[in-house]
Amino acid sequence: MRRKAGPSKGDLREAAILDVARRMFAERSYEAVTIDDLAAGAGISRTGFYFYFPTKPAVLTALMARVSDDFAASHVWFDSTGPAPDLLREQLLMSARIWRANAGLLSCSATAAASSEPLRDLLTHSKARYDERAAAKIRRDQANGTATTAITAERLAEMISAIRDTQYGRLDQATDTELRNVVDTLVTAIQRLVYH
Amino acid sequence: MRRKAGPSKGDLREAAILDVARRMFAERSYEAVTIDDLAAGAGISRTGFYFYFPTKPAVLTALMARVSDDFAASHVWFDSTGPAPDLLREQLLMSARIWRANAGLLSCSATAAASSEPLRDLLTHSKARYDERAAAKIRRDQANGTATTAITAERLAEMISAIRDTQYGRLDQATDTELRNVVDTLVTAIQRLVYH
DNA sequence: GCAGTATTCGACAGTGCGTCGAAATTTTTG
DNA sequence: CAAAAATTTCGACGCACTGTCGAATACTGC
Repeated sequence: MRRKAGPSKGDLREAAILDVARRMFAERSYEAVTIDDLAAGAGISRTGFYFYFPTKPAVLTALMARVSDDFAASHVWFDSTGPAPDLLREQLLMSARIWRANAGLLSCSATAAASSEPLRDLLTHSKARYDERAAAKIRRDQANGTATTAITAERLAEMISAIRDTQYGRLDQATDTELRNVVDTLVTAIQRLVYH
Repeated sequence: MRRKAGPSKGDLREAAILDVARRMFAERSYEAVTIDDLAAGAGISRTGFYFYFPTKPAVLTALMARVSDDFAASHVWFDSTGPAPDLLREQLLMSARIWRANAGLLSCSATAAASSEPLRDLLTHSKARYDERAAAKIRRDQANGTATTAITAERLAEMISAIRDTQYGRLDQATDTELRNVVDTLVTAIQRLVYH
C-alpha cells in the first residue's frame, strides 16, 4: 500500500548536504569549508554536489532562508503602540536566542555575502524588511507623540539594527543569564534613543 | 653632488603598487582585484609582486594603517568633558570626510579581514583603541553626573561605533550637505543615547 | 668596471572551482 | 516483473588564482 511517495533519494541527499553544511559552517570559517568537504560529508563525490546546489554560497542561502524566517516570526514589538518595553524585551529575547543558536552560520553568511549576489540579496531583503517594520512602528509613535522626531524613523530603525547586531556579537557562547543582560541593555538603549 | 640617496628603485615600485592598489580597491570589490592586476598596474610581473608584499591582503593592511592613523588624529571629542556637542560634531565631521574619501578601501578591508589575520588584527586594534578612548570619556562623564549610568561606558562606546558605522555607510558618494546631515543625525543620536 | 646586493621573472606545483557527457541507479509505467 | 524514463553519480578535463624556487638581470657603492 503505497500511499505517499516518500522523499526520493535525491531529497535525502539534499537534506544531508544541508545538515553537514550547518554543522561545518557553525565551526569553521566560510573559506575553510570546501565543496569537497560538504560532498564528502554527505557521502557523495565533489561533482555530485553540483547536482543539488550550483555553488557553495547557495547552500548557505538555503540555510539562511530558514533562519531569516525564524527571525521574522519574533517581531512582536512591531505591532505594539508606544515604548512597550515588555514586548520589546520579548522580541529581543527571542531573536537573541535564534542568533545564539546560529552564531557560526550568521558569521559565515556575512563573509560569503561579499562574493554571492543571491545571498547578499537575501540578507539585504531580510534586513530591509526588519528595518521597514521598525520604521513603521516608530513612525506611528512619532505621530502619537511618544517617540522623538529629532531623527527620522528610518534612521532610528537603522540604528536599532546596528546596535542590536553589535551587542548580539557578544552572545556567541553566552549563558542564559548573560543573554538576558545583553537584552536588558538593548531595551534600555533603544528606549533612550527613540522615546522620551 | 649626491646629498641623499634618493629612494631606491624598489621603494618606487612599492609606492607604485600601493598607488595602484588604492585606486583598484576603491573601484572594484576585493576578490575582483588579483595580484596579477596589481603587479601589471605597477609595471612588473606577477611574481615580482611577491618581492614587495607576501600576499594581497598585506597591501590592504599597509594602506589601512595610514587610514587608521588619519582616523586617530580626529578624536578631539574624547578629551572633552560632558556632552560637548560642538566637539563631537567636529570629530564626526572629520572622520566622516576620511571615511568618504576611503569608502571603497574600507569596504574591501572589511571583506579581506575575514581571510587575513594581520589585517583583522589591525582593524580589531584600531576599533579597540577607538572604543577604549570613547569608553574612558564616557566613564568620566558618568562620574561627573552628565552621562547616564543605566548602561556601562564600554557598551555605550560599542553602540556609538555601531551607529557611526551604519550611518557612514550612507556617505559613499555623498555631497558635503548630505555629509553634514548624517553627522548632525549622529550627534543627536549619541547625545540622546549617552547624556541626560 | 667590479663585487655585492637588489630586483625581476619564467617554470613549476598546488588548490579549489565548475562543466561535460557517459555510466549507474532509482523510479515509473505498462 | 521488465522495459522505459527519470534521476543521480562520477571521472576526466580545463580554468583561474595563488605561492615557491632558482637562475638571470639590473642596480649600487667603491
